[in-house]
Amino acid sequence: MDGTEKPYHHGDLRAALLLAAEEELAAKGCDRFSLRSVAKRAGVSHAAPAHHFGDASGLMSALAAAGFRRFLQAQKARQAEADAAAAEQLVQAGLGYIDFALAHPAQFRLMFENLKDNIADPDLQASAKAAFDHLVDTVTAVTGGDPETDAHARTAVASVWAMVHGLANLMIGGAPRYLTESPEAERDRMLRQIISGALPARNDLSS
Amino acid sequence: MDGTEKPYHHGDLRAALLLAAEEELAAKGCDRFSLRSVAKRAGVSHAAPAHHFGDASGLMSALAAAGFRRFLQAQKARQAEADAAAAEQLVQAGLGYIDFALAHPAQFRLMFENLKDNIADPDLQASAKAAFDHLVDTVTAVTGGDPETDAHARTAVASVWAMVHGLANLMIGGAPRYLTESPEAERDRMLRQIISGALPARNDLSS
DNA sequence: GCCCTAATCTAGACAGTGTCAAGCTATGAT
DNA sequence: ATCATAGCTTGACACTGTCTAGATTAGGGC
Repeated sequence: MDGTEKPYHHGDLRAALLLAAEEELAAKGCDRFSLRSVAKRAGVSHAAPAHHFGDASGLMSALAAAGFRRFLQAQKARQAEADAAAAEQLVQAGLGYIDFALAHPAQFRLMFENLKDNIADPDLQASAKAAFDHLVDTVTAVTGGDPETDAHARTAVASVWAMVHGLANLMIGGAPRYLTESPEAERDRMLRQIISGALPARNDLSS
Repeated sequence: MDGTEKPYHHGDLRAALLLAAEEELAAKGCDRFSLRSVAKRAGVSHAAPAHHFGDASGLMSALAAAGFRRFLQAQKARQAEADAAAAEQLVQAGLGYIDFALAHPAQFRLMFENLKDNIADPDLQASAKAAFDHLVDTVTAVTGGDPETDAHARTAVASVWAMVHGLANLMIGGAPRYLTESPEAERDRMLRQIISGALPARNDLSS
């Protein structure tokens, strides 16, 4: 009766579980992630998550969906405090893309790896599409053209996306010491140069 | 006594386990991979793998090491049956890079994700370094310069690697339908254009 | 007010997992 | 021929995700 005893009903367990799951993911990584451990973090029984997320992959989907929203935020945050020129906005979006991957590597991986299986979740589908659409818009603001109909615009989107996604993956994968071991100033300069160079020249199409 | 009874000692269980593990990985993916299931595939008891690979991550390391060797082979295979010009060789190596990722997506992921943890395995370290060195050589054959000392060469390596790695990851991740849903002819043309456009122009450095 | 349906959470059980310890079997050197 | 050693099996343990049944509470209709 001291008032600190926890009630039978949590109140907002769904949000608490998502938070706990995020911690678990960051702490143990994607493979050693444990549903029971998440429940323990949230202070509930091991079967509690099932009621809110169905099964483990349901929780993963929700985590990935939340990830895509913050992912988009990270890009917009960089863009907001930069020059409004379309080319610069594109570079900043790319840097935000990488920011998120470095800050939440496990969640980043989760978002793109299990995307195929969990595409059933409409919330995940929507938040992933929002992030993708933003990328398309940012690219076409520079190149012009509609990716649906224009092959050059389509190539430009694929090119920029692949470059930024590759940089992000390599930097969290630990493969290239060129990128991670350089002093920060040179690293950023290199990233900016690489990203801005990813757009294919218009006349390349004729080849 | 019909001669088909299996002997107590397998003969070359290590190789058989690696083969079984490869099948398991391709069939169930990286997350649902089971050590006991691998042992069952090879027709041995569940504790047999431990004697050859220590624990599960030891088997993973060996699988990743074997993957890097075939990964390098895939690149060289493309290069062997193409024009010898340095730029063309680079494009072909990139296409081989992607070939491997598409043919063995789970193994490809395994190779780059758990690379940091399992870097202790000297065999894995060596085979990964061999693949990386080949990439560096192929790039510098076009750009010239030594990545260790020349910033431009370093940027070129990072740029091409990130682009090809990003393409491979996106194509097996299912994210961009631009790349996977295009007709094969256009897809290849797009890939060639994107990869060959990844090299930064020399004068970009001055900016 | 009160009751009752539905939502929320717990507790227990089950098969399956990785890893460890102990024992059985074959091999090769002496 | 013997014996240490490598190769493999068996059994156990703690842990995992998921299913079931039951306990607890919230909220709406009377």
